[in-house]
Amino acid sequence: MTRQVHDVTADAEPAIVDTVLGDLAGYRLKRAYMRIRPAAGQALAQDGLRVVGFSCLSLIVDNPAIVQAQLAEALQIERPNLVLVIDDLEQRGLITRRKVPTDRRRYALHATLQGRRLRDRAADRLRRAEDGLIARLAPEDRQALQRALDALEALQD
Amino acid sequence: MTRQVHDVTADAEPAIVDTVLGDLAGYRLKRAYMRIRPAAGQALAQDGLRVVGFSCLSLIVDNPAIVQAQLAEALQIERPNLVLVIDDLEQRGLITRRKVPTDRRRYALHATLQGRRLRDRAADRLRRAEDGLIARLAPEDRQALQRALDALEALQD
DNA sequence: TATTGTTATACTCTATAACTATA
DNA sequence: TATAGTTATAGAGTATAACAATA
Repeated sequence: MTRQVHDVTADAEPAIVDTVLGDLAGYRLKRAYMRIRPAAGQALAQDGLRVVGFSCLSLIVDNPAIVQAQLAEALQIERPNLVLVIDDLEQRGLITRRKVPTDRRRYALHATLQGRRLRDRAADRLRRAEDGLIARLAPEDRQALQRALDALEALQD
Repeated sequence: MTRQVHDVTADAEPAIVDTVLGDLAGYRLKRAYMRIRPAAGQALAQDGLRVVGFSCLSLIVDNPAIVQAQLAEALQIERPNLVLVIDDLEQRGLITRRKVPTDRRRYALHATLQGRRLRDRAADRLRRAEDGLIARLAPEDRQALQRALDALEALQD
């Protein structure tokens, strides 16, 4: 009566039952992000960047004279946690800090030519790394992903 | 000629320009997850649980006699990092550890009645917390989200 | 020899209080 | 009195090496 011996799944890992987690959007979003994140990290590591450093550099390139408080708010990073990241970018000659004459508490951040070039190169690598995953989705699924992300971004608060 | 004085946006925060990050699926997925995660954490904290503890408890309820190595693999947590989580659940009377007679290296994990009840209560709270955000999406956007998450999950490797 | 659970440890990420210099 | 950048620090979260017990 038992199928144990002849069951082809006898040696396979027993499938895990999940009646709750798989229905939670938060859990599923985290899993999806965790699948993409390592590829992004590896791509950026080739240029000696981590995700947070690249994000800062990219916004500094796009917003000359941005100050750290604005950067922190845009990236949802606490100001103290930004300091070492900015220090590193500056020491590597990718950005400069210039005291703002009209408010000497602030430093205007500017990307150097080298910083702009590195941003572009790293962004290309990132897009290629993502495409390695996203391009494997069916076109309708890619559309659905873009639509869902747009909608989540548009939520107030 | 300048519009500075009469410009209604003169005092508003200058909009941040972003030519790169907003087009990266990884960055957008992270932002979406970071928007949901605090609500989930708050919901679970009402029952004295953190996300990882709830995830473990939920899979133990769904898979009686699961062992820690299986749990770690299912949740993509390193085994050492599971130990204190399991200790806590056991000390609170939510699960029990029973030595497996046929392989005494392993402990079979079982949820207690109290553990099953807490899982159900916490799962309800989590769903309500998520609905506070997800329900604000248009039905088509919710569908797109489910479709995108399904597709990302189905990707091999 | 390999695996399970465990210990110890380290490294990253994130969060908060408090200082300084400026406003 | 308030704000920008900074310092110090603490807490999560995550990762690896190595051990004892068992297979």
